[in-house]
Amino acid sequence: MGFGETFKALSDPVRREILTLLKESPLTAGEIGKHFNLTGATMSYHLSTLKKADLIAERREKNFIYYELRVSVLEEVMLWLSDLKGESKNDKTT
Amino acid sequence: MGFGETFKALSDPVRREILTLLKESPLTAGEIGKHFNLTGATMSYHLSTLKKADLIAERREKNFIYYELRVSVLEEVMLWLSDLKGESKNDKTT
DNA sequence: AATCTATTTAGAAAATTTTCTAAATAGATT
DNA sequence: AATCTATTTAGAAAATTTTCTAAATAGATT
Repeated sequence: MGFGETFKALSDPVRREILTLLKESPLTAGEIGKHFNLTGATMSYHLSTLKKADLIAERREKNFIYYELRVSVLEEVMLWLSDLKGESKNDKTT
Repeated sequence: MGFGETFKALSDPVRREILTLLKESPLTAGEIGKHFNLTGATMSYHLSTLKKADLIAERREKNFIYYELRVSVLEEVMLWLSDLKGESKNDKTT
């Protein structure tokens, strides 16, 4: 909660790429890791960062942990950005 | 150019607050600085970070430098986020 | 031209983030 | 129950970011 956490999560290229991968379909931590030249521990760190920011959700199944994209926070961020752009479109004050 | 730079710029609370201030109207570096408990040098660093990310523009006038919000990059970011949310609204593939 | 005023640049210290290796956990398979 | 497989946690090193002080720049005023 809080835009700081969200923007910080989005500010790393690895994490943005993870989100892009998850856009297609949920993947396990291992499958996500294959796309990067990083250790499992590092991947785990990035996944937990994204999870803390509520940008992904996890689902445990068998031996695996599936991660999937969560879009609700993206919407909140878009609202924040939209508000910053402000009065440009629905200008009620003019 | 590049979302990394933009999200990184947006990930700092001081810089988000600067953008919120500039939403109302352009301000000089000094006026912006008054809102924070930071040295001028630090403010300058944040302003240059925002400028590199193209989130603000500067205009020199008399002894002052006015900074103002630039919204075009915000729109690009919103498009990126919107794309990530993806196929939810205009779902042509289903 | 000397000085003042607003702001930036340089360089260093402190704080935070990213990465790694090694070990731990925990469920699945034998 | 022993072992294997997928993933995380702990702790340290390296990289990056944020902040500061001191000095520099550059236009405005005297």
